[in-house]
Amino acid sequence: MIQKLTEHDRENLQESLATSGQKVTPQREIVFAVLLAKRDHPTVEDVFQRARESMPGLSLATVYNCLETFVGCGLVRQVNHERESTRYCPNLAPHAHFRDEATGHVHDIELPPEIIQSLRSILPAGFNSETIEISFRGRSQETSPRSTSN
Amino acid sequence: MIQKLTEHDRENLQESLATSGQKVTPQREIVFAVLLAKRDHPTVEDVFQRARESMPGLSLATVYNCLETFVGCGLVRQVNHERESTRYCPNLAPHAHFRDEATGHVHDIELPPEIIQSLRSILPAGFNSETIEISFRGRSQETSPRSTSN
DNA sequence: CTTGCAAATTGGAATCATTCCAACTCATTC
DNA sequence: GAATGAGTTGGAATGATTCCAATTTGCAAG
Repeated sequence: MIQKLTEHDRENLQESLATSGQKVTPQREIVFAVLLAKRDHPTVEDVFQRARESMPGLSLATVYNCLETFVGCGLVRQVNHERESTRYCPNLAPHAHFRDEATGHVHDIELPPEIIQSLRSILPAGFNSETIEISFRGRSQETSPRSTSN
Repeated sequence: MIQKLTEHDRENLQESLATSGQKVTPQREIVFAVLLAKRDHPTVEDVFQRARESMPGLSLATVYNCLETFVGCGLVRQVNHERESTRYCPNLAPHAHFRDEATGHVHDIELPPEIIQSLRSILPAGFNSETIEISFRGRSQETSPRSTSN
């Protein structure tokens, strides 16, 4: 069962939504709380399942709507890994993803600013990128079971 | 209409397939030729359309099969850009992609080895990555119309 | 040559994620 | 308390991809 949002998170939600002229709703609160509760890059379906535990009437369409809204107002980022359903994570710090092919788990990898700098610098003149997405795939020896981090 | 494969490309195809115990077929030749002919990161559907011009009976399923085979034997790489159908390109040199949000075009961006090095170096111990995928998205001032490069 | 076999191809059905849409709810405003 | 509009809902529609069973093909062996 999902925790209620903390004061702080709720404010964050409220403000981010407000800047694009939107309101906090119970559904949005829950979906957001789900994202914050377990940062394992859930699929839409995952979010749907988890959110339903707290709000059985919630519809899949609404989950899609909420997530789209969140992405729109910068609360959440979309992550795509080939062949699979779109994943979302609320980690807004610049980071790469590592997809463990053995387990299917996705880990966040911190991205030092220098790297981002140097990546930007390889773009030819005239190319302005707002977004950089980096994903690794391979295997990790998950000795300690800190499966997905953030 | 698609050119026949050059001697060299055909050999390349034949050898790559051979290493995974597979054969050259007319369909595979055409699909491969299509990829080489216009390196604009075509979707499966694109490839299908283009290949059909030379081989009207070709089926979509076969195009999927061929592409999967090619990816499997390292002839071709898969590129994914959020929300869209999987794209393929035959550029095997390490490179990033730049997706122009205005035009939808995808450009290859060369990746200097140092960058790849430094990227690998940010992976925590125990993470071994076979593949790194980097994509930028943004806008480019395509003054000269060199739309998609490779 | 024929026969037989395995690999490849084919078309259509099935699946899965996502989007669309029209009806409904609910809070707010006049 | 009627009108408005944003948000939600369920189900239908779409689109990419996969699956599958039925051929076809290319060879290899007789």
